[in-house]
Amino acid sequence: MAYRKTPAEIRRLEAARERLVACATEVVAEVGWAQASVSAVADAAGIAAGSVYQHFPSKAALAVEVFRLAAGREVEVLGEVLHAPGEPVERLSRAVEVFARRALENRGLAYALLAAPAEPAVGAERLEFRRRYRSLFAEAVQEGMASGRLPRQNGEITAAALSGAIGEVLVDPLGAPESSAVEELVAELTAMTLRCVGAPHN
Amino acid sequence: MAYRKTPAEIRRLEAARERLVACATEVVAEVGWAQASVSAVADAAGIAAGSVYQHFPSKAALAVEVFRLAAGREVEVLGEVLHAPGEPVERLSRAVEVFARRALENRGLAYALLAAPAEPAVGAERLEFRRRYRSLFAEAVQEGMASGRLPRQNGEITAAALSGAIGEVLVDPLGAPESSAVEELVAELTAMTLRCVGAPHN
DNA sequence: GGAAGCTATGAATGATGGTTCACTTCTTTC
DNA sequence: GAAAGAAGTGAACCATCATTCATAGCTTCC
Repeated sequence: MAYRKTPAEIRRLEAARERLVACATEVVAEVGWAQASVSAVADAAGIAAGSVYQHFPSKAALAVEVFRLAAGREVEVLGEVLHAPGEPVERLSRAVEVFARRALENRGLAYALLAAPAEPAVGAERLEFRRRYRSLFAEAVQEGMASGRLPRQNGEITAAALSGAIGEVLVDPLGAPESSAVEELVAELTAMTLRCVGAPHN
Repeated sequence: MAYRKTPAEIRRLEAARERLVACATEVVAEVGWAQASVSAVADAAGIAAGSVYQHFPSKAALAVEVFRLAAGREVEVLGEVLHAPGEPVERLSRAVEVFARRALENRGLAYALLAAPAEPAVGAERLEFRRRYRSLFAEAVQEGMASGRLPRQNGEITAAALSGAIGEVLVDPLGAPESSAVEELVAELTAMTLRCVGAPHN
């Protein structure tokens, strides 16, 4: 025996991997999936193209990790807001607001997560995360119906509509980076959300 | 002078071109943009790969034409329904119903038009057509507001939300081809639409 | 110091798929 | 029927990247 990974070495490797993922995320946010070639990402991380394969078996695997991490953060935030105490309708409204603000804060990434053309593996992941968004929304809508504050409806469909609606509304401003109107956008989006779920017009 | 295209020949060429577009549309509807290679499309049309370039300068140009024709039909239908006489809200509801039924009727194509990953040129075209859907919806929402039947709102945003919502709701059933529940889906979708624009709960 | 075993490199490799082009086939005109 | 010119062919070409691999450089441990 003449070599064993020392803890420090292991940490170094993990850090390198994390750094790679972080840089890849930035590249994707800036230029989109299509332009984020292995060498572009490697360059951004300051390593050789071949070294990417020390950490990931394929480009697709790296892309999926990038997506999972970034999208996972959003799901988590959304979940926290939606599971906070309070009225379901109020929580929904807050969730949409938070989601929108975060997306507008980091437009490039939001676009990559929501809509940008991507390789099939990422596309599949996107479907999965949409399902999660939808479940979270659906839960809140169910609660609202259960407590009689929302009219009878198919919660799953409303939830799907809601996530589609939010995505579409955000994606367009996402393209054109002028947004002094963030506040108005957020206000309209939450208002639309409330109408969409059938909350009583204040 | 020893050769001039005879009218019949011109017609033959146009027909060949149309046939190519039609076959390409079918291929795209069946296997998606990514799998619709030039040779696959040429095979489907019964011509050689090289012959595609007699009619189009590039694959992208053909893809754009396929998209434009198919999406154009939908915009036209939507426009007709939305511009028909009657209450704006009623027209909106009818439009969503017609749109949904047509999409569910031809799922593959609808998915290709709405959501399937595509090359950048097609993506740009998709944005353009979304804008058109949105304008059509926005018009109806404006009218509804003008006649006092819909609450004050930003019609453009509502319209964007509406098209995003409809797309999202349709795309999932579009993936899984089991739909005995078309009727329920359509009913829920129109109900959601009415809530979304703020139509008075019947 | 040096052997063993790992990580890092980046040029070479390979697969994919759009595009070209020398050639064949068909149409027109005389 | 033959010349002129267009359309049609499909194998070869080429560009783009993801991936590999022989090599170099480090770390560990005795």
